[in-house]
Parts: sequence; structure tokens; C-alpha cells
Amino acid sequence: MYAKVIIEYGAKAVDKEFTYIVPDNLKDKIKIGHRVKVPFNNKLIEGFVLDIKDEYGLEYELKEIDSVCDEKPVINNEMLYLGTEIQKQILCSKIAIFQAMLPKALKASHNTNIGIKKDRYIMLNVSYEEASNYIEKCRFPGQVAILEELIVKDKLLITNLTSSVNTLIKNEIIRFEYENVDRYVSHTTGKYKQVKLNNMQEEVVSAVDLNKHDTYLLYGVTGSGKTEVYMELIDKVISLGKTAIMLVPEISLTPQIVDRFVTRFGDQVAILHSGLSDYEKYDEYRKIMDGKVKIVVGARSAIFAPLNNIGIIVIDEEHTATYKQDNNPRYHARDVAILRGKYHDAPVLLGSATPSLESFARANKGVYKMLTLTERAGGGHLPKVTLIDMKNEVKRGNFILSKVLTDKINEKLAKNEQIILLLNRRGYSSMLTCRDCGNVIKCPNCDISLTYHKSSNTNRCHYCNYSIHNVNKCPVCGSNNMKDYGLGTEKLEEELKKIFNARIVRMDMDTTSKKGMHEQIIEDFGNHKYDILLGTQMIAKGLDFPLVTLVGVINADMSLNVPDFRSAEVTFQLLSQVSGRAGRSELLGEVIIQSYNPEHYSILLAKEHNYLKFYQEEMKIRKVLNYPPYFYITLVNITSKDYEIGFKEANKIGNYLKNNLDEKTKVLGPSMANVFKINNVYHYQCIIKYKFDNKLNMILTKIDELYKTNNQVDISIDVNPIRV
DNA sequence: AGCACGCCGACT
DNA sequence: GTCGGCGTGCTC
Repeated sequence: MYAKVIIEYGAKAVDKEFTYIVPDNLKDKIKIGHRVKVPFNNKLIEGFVLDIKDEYGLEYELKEIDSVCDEKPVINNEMLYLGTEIQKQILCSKIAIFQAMLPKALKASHNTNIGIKKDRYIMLNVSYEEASNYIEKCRFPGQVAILEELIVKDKLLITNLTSSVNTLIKNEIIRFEYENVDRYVSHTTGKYKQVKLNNMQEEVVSAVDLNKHDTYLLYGVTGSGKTEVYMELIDKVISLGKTAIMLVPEISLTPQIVDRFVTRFGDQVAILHSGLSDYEKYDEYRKIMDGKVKIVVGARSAIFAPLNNIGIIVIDEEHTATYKQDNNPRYHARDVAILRGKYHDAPVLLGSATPSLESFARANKGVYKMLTLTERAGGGHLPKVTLIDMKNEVKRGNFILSKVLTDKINEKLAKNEQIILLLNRRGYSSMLTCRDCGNVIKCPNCDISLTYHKSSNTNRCHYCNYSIHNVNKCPVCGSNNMKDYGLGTEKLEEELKKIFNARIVRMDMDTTSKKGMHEQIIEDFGNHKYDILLGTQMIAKGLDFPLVTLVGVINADMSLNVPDFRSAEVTFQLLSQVSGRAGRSELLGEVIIQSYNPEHYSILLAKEHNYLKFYQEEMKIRKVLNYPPYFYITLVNITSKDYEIGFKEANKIGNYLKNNLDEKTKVLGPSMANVFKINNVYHYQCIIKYKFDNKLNMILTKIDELYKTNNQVDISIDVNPIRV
């Protein structure tokens, strides 16, 4: 009996199946999908069994599988199917896609001995009498304390070894006991107030056929009650004896949405998010594997949750970029959802107030089924949006806050209402320049200017995390005349504190890096411990605070100036999302958008809450420029530490693509990527645009194979990239 | 990624 | 004559 095993070795060149002999003692223990330890290159490493065969043409001597890591396979049949399918589509490494499906505790690892972590306890190894005798003779208080506790409790959790424990073990007074960690966190059902769905919501719910696969796009304005629709559908699915996956962007995995699911569905829900420790994630995962829960709520990777008998998959805020993983394996949760939907013959529901152009176009064509919610559920009104042309404000000396926004903030503060301010750049200022010679302080490793962070008094690179202490002197000409340009959240916070007598809290990557801070800030703001919440785009999604009546966007152009074909779409979505934070209760909401390009269609149409018009405008541009949804895009990234070698190989690849792909396929480049140098690695790219090209996958696979063993250049392929 | 094998320069 | 430089290639 032989097993095909893929291994975790951290090298592209060995990303293939290796054959091992299944020794007799493991024959009835090993199944496809098991995690195993195998000898490889004189080491024991872990891998996954992908196939088992009785015969194998013996070309050379094979080695034996060393051992099986877990009782049950960690990859089930469906996962095996998903993994192979996705791997082929996105051309990632074979092992990576399986690793991505599993919680850390179950991933294959190249450090042996990881396996499943067990809790370590100590127990008495002797009778109570003997223990008491030992205590009397013992003159070490540490040991006495442990024994006394053990007499009462009979078992103690040991996280780190103390000398007392060691001595007691040595004297065989106590012994270790290892137990599988089994601390399922129980989500207790709260008092769920059944919300009566309005007619539009009812219509949407009944339009979804739960008995067969179809992909639906639910286009519903902010506050139209999409979440209630999701929950109602999931409730129905559960009563049919099936299960459900609910995906949300990581950032809205706040207590807010989690609470709603937990209060309604209680113990039937498992929640997977990055705030959990590895053990906690594993616990939630096991609940799913063991069939103890019926609903999984989570971010991107929760799409792989090993539920059986799935009855519906919901993706909220489907346009969100976080559903696409931006490193290997670059899968899109939406694509996986549809694969799984087909596998289980279950509907997939994509929901958004600002659907991605791709999804909306598909719904228009009838590939997806279109469902709409055009009104706010609670009867609340969409907020009134005012555009401020910052070009005029600057002339009056208002560089950060316009007169109108300042007045409005004061007005709301006086009424004891809350304010959200969006500024999509963290740090203090965006760059530091010498006024005498014009030198910009740049990262030595990347083609990017350093961002000044006042709190730590450092200039940091947001790409490679390089940081230097604040520069007072120009390193080129020695002048002391340094000036910072641009505005970040730190500086805005400082400015706000100067102007307003208010309680202000900032939420960005710098203030939320500590675990739990994100939730804390949201909770505190929700409890009105603060008047103003300012932050980067992480404040734009999913938050629901009834007291927020004003949303200000400090610089709406920030995402517009990104050189990417989606920048208008992203800007429109961001402005619409953040506007939707205002006026979610009976209080009327207002939005003020400051911009240097207030005449840009993405900003104008966001002001008018006119998604359909935006869609039409943007589609025209995409059509002319051959961008998605009219054309597919695949990116071939060529990276090298050597400028010349990178250039040479990128050209070779560019030519190969041009000569071998379909005539109608357009190959652009190779060109230098937007940020050419990152961490001293040069980034070249070829952009492939196509409608249909049945050679593409094969050609890309070939290139990928060819460069697997090249250690001077690295190839990575990004099918349907988020950014170009 | 590691690690062994392999073919050419400066040393006890 | 040998130690060792890291280029090339293999790992079931």
C-alpha cells in the first residue's frame, strides 16, 4: 500500500506529491486526508495524504510513512475537491491551499512535534495520606502549596514548570496528565427580539430557492435590513436540518454583528475571527468538525469551514477587497462559495449596498439572480450629503477642516450627538521634505516615502516596516529646514483636540494593534464614552451607532489618487459605506465630504446615493479601457533581488506570453510594478487581459513549473487581482 | 529551503 | 598534496 503525500517544506521546488510506503501497522489507520509525519531529506516533516494506492511502479526505493498525526483525517472529501479545483484555477502551490483551509493547530508543519496541543495537568501520584506525610516533612512552601491544592482539587493546570513542580515530579509525588483541550466556549442565547420583516424583506426571503444552487446578488441600500434577511434565511435553512456559512469582512466581525447572531442562534453558532487565539480558533473549528454547530460566522477563511449539508452561504459586503487573499494562495472567498454552493446544491447570497461591478454586471446579465432592497428598514432616511471643495478652503487658510465641517461638529457636540470622521491614512504626515534641497525622506529598502509617526517619533515605511528616529536634519544637504506634508490620523487627532472640547478616540492600525482594542474602542464609542471617533477605513463598515448624526470625510481624494483601475469604484464604495454610518435611527444624519476633486463622478454620485448611475458611468470606462468586468485580468509578478536579472527574465516571460497566448488576448508589459522596489526586491509585472483564452491556464502552469527551481527570480500569478 | 556533491584557488 | 569556496541539483 502506497500513499501520495504533499509536504510542508517551505520550498516551491518540492511542492508536488511524493510517494511513501504505508507500513503494515498503519494500514488501517491511514485514510486520504490524514496528516502524517514522513521522512524527507533526512528530516521528519509533516504532510497530507492526498491519495492511497495498492500498486506503484517501483522506480526507486521508497521510504515509509513514519506516523499519523491525528485520529481522523483533517481534510475531508469536499475539501480535497475544493483544494484541487482552486489550486488549478489560481495556480497556487499545492500545499498552500490546504494549509489555508485549516486552523493553525491542524496545519502541516515542518517543526515536528507540534501536533495538537494538549493541556498539561498535575495530579497526585500517591495516596492522600502519603501526600500529607510529605507535606509535614517538606520545608519548601512552594511544594506544600501545590500539594495542599491538589488534595482539594485533585488536578491542576500547569502552564509553565516551576522548580517545585519539578521536584515533586522527581520524587514521584505527583505526575503529569495530558488532556485534549476541551473548552468549548458556550454562546448563550440572549433575549432575541424577533424583528418583523417588512414586505420588501419578505419578498427577498421568499425569492431565494433554498433547494437548489443559484447565486443571488442582494443589492440593498445601507440600513435596508440586509442582516435580518440573512438571519431569516439561515433560520429557514436550519429548520430544514441543514447548515449555513455567513461571511463578513474581518472588520465588521465586531461584537455588533456577532451579538446579533449569538442572541438569535446561541449555541448553534461558531465564530471564527482573527481576535481568537490559535487554541480558541481550534476549539471553534472542532465544534464545526464534530457537527456541534450549524452556523459558521467568520471572515474570508471561514468559507472553508468543514460543515456538512450546507443549505446556504451568505457573503455580506460582497464587494469588499478582504474576501480576496492578497498572498499565496490568492483565492477569492466568493469563488470558493460558489464552488461549495454547487457541491451542496445550495444557494449563495451576495449582499451589498455597493456591489462590485463584476457582481452587478453578472446579475444584470442573469448569471446571478438580482434581489433588491431600495428603502431603509426602520423608515430612516439616507443622510444628506454636502460636498466641500477644499481648493476654496485652502485659500481661506483651512487646510484640514473646512468652515462648514467645524461648525457642524460644534453643533452636534452641543446637542450631545456623536460624530465619525474618516481619514484614510494612518500616521502623522505622509512625508518629510527638505525645504532647501527638495529631498524627500524615503525608505532605503522600498520605493516609498516614509510616514512620520509622532507618538513614537519615528519615520516608518508602511511596506517593510523600516523605521528611523525623527529626522531634524536633511541627510542630503544638512539643512534644518524640514517640513512635513500630508495629513494622517495622528495629526488630525492632535488638531481636533486643539479645536474642540470633546472626548476623541482614534481607530487605526496603530491604535488597534493590541488584541481586543478594536472591540474596546467600538464598545466605548457605542456607550458614548467618546463624542468623536476618527479613523481609517476600518471605521467605515458595518458599524451601527444610533447617536451618530454626522459623518465627515476629511480627504475623499485619497483613494481616488491610487493608480489602479478600481480607484473610482473603491472611492465610491468607501464614501457610500461611511455615509451609511450616519442617521441610522430616527435622528437625521448628515455627511460632509471634503475633497479637492468634488466634481469627480465617484464623489458626486456618492453624494447623491446613486449607485446605478455610478455603475453605468464606470462601466463605460471599463469597456473603453478593456478592464473587468468586460475583460478578465491575470497578473504575472516577477520579482528578483537583482535589477538586471529581474528585467531579463521578465522580458523573457513577457515575450513567451505574447507568442503563445490567444491572438485576442492582450499582454501588457513587462513593466515595473507601482511600487517597484519593496524590501530590496524589484517587482516587475505582466498584465494579461482576456475574455476567453483556453491556453492561458496551461501556459501559466508551464511558466510556473519552469521557474520553480529558479532561485534568482520568483514568479507569482494572481488571477483576477484586486489591485493592478 | 537545506544539504550533499563537485570542481578550482591559497595554505599547513 | 589538502581545506574550503559556494554553484548545481536533489529531496519519495
